Amino acid sequence: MPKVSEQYKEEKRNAILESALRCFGQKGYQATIIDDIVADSKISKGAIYNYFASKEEIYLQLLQKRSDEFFTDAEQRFTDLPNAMSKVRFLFERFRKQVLTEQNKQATRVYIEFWLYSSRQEDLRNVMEQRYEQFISYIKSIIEEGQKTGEFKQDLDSTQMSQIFWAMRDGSGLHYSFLGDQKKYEQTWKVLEELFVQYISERP
Amino acid sequence: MPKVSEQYKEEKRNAILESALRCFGQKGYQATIIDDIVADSKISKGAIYNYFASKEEIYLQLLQKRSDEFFTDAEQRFTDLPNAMSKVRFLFERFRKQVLTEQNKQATRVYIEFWLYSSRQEDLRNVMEQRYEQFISYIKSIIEEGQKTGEFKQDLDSTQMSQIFWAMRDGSGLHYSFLGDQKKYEQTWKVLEELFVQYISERP
Amino acid sequence: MPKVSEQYKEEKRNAILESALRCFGQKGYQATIIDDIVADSKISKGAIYNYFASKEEIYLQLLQKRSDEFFTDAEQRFTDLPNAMSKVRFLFERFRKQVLTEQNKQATRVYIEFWLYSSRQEDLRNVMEQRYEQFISYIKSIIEEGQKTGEFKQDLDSTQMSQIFWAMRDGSGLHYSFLGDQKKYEQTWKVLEELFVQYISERP
Amino acid sequence: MPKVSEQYKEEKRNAILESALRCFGQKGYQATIIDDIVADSKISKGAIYNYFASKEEIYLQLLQKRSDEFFTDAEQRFTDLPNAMSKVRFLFERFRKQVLTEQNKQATRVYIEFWLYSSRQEDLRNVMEQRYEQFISYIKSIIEEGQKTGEFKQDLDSTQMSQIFWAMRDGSGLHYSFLGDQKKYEQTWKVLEELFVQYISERP
DNA sequence: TATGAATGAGATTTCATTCAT
DNA sequence: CATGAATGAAATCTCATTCAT
Repeated sequence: MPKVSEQYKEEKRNAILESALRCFGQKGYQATIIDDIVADSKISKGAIYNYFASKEEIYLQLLQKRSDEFFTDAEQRFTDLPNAMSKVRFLFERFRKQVLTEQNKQATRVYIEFWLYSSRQEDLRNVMEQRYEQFISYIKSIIEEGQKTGEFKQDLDSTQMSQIFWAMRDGSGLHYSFLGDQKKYEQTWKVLEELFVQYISERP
Repeated sequence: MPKVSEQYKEEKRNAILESALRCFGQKGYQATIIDDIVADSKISKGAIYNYFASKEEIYLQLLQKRSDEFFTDAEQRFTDLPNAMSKVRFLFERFRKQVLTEQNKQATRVYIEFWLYSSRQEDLRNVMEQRYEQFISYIKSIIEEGQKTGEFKQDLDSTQMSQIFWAMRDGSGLHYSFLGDQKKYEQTWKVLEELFVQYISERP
Repeated sequence: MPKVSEQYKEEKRNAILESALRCFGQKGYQATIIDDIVADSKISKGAIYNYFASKEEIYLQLLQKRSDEFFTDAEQRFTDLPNAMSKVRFLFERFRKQVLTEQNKQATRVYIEFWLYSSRQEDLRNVMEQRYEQFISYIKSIIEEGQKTGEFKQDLDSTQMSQIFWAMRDGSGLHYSFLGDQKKYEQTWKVLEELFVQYISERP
Repeated sequence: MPKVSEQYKEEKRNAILESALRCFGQKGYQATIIDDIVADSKISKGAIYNYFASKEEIYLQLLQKRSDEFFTDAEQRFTDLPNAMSKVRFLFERFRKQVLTEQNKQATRVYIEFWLYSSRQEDLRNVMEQRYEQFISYIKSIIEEGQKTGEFKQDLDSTQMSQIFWAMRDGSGLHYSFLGDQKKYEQTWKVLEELFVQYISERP
């Protein structure tokens, strides 16, 4: 029987993950040492290992948590959007309006780094493939919804359009996590939106 | 063995760089240890350090060499293309036709990893900024050429379109270096091409 | 084992320094490898680096500690000596009575090696200059005391006499750390004492 | 039958030794790498190993050469000195007048470093003991000459006085190779001379 | 003989993980 | 549960020496 509450444990886990995100974002996964997380979180090394089995597990859970959050959040926001197009537009707006804080840039880097990392670890390919699949089907279903309602062209490959969306998002995320120019970032997303929407829209 | 020709040394350097590319591609920059390069190249550790001052320098020179090659190659191929649109189409074709060999996927990963790496190393930001600038102005000038000839819309921001091109390229590069499905890769590039060309083209 | 007392840590530090002194004395600073200290102290490599940032820092702190000890010790012993001459005699006696144990010979070598080492390291010159200054002024003040009381000649340059004392000490230290003949060592110090005392004494 | 003259080889050997002295003086024996000597002497690494079997051998021969030079030189200069006292005075003058050039300071450091080095290498103790013996007997014989002629006190231990001379010389050499103040150096030697001469002289 | 590229054992330092307290 | 000192395998880089040319 545990001496501390579940909630206490959850908070500690989260504190560790938040510190880890900062550290991984700042220095990269490999370059981050456990002592960085100790210093940032003020939680002792031993305690960290009580909550996570290894540095890699922290990394994995961090990614899991973030994509869970994305979907939870996205789900909520979509409830009262009337049609597919407004959902697409909402998505672009969402990324466009993201502020290029150090934190956000770091989170992007962590996320992209994880692509590379998992490309190379046989045992992580699965994890990553599933996550990718989730992201893909998310937009895919919006596209298909739009096709059903006649908002979007009938002959689009919905999977492909979804892939393209995420490729654009990751490509510009990568560049702007480096460049960090907020204004240009927003303009770029404006153009991406036009580009994308123009392409999928059924012409009158 | 001393007093070897410049050519001999050049070959050795290249052999090391090629091994390094393989290793960095397979395991990532940080995870690659010098002994991996030793094993792959069959060149002794000491010899490697005769040619490069550090592991980081190998990394830098590798990137330098690859982007040099890109521009040299691109320059040559463009000589007999008649107009801006054919150049743009050619560029898309070029990336579309790239074969997703292990080598190419690795090269892409190394390249993207370098973005992350240089984001974090103050002294590399410059190197990377310049390289990015080079890539940007390369397409920017094609866009502007097309605007002069009336092939492309007049109100495009050429820099932005160039950024978008490279964002798409890096985003899809990242994903397909992981997914590795050649057929889908080509289809994606076909759609990207339509998307992009449609957007920049002057309507009749 | 954590949350150990300050005393525990202090003891560990001292154990490392003592081992280092033995090793540096036996093989010299440069020739001593960390594994020598590990073997001698039975403290793991990692633990040593928990206490000292580098091999050089061990060296520095070792020297610091030894000269601190000299002054602390010297201060105490002088408290009840009635005049300058007895202090000078006491100093000579102190060095004369030093036993040429392996440990003492090694300590002398380490000390002299440090002169050479710091001569060559711009950033250590300061450290060494200060230490030298401390040793010089220590005897200088005794000489001046004797001049005030009329025990010693008035026209001595007290700094110079102090320099000469330490030159004699280091020169004979160097030689006897090599020769190691206790009896001759004592006789030499007897003569040095006569030489020195005769020179500084005010003739009646 | 060799293809080059003995003289050529001798010159090469000397060039290497001179470079080695500079390098060992500047950086110390251990810290000097063969490439330093290559750079300084502009003689190739292979060639150096044609003339000397190892870095240590260069060190040894360097010391041998320097002490040979000392004795050869000393012998010559003494030929027309009339008595023991003038020889003693000449010796002090010789050291006093030495200019504290970088080269001389370096040579002193190399020499002292060699004391330490040989203290620790069983196989070098012999070499060093013999060299020491040579230096000792050199002054010892002058003292004894002076005792015979009645210039010096009869009850001096000539060996000991010689030891003291060299201890003073090495001690002040060590310090001034670090301090490098020419004027003070000369004053110190003036006092050392008085100290020493006063002590050994027969009182009228 | 001269050259200098190649070798690889070995040195310093790091850091994920463990575990005694 | 928390702590943080201890561990030691492993990584980077060095450099005396060799030897093919």
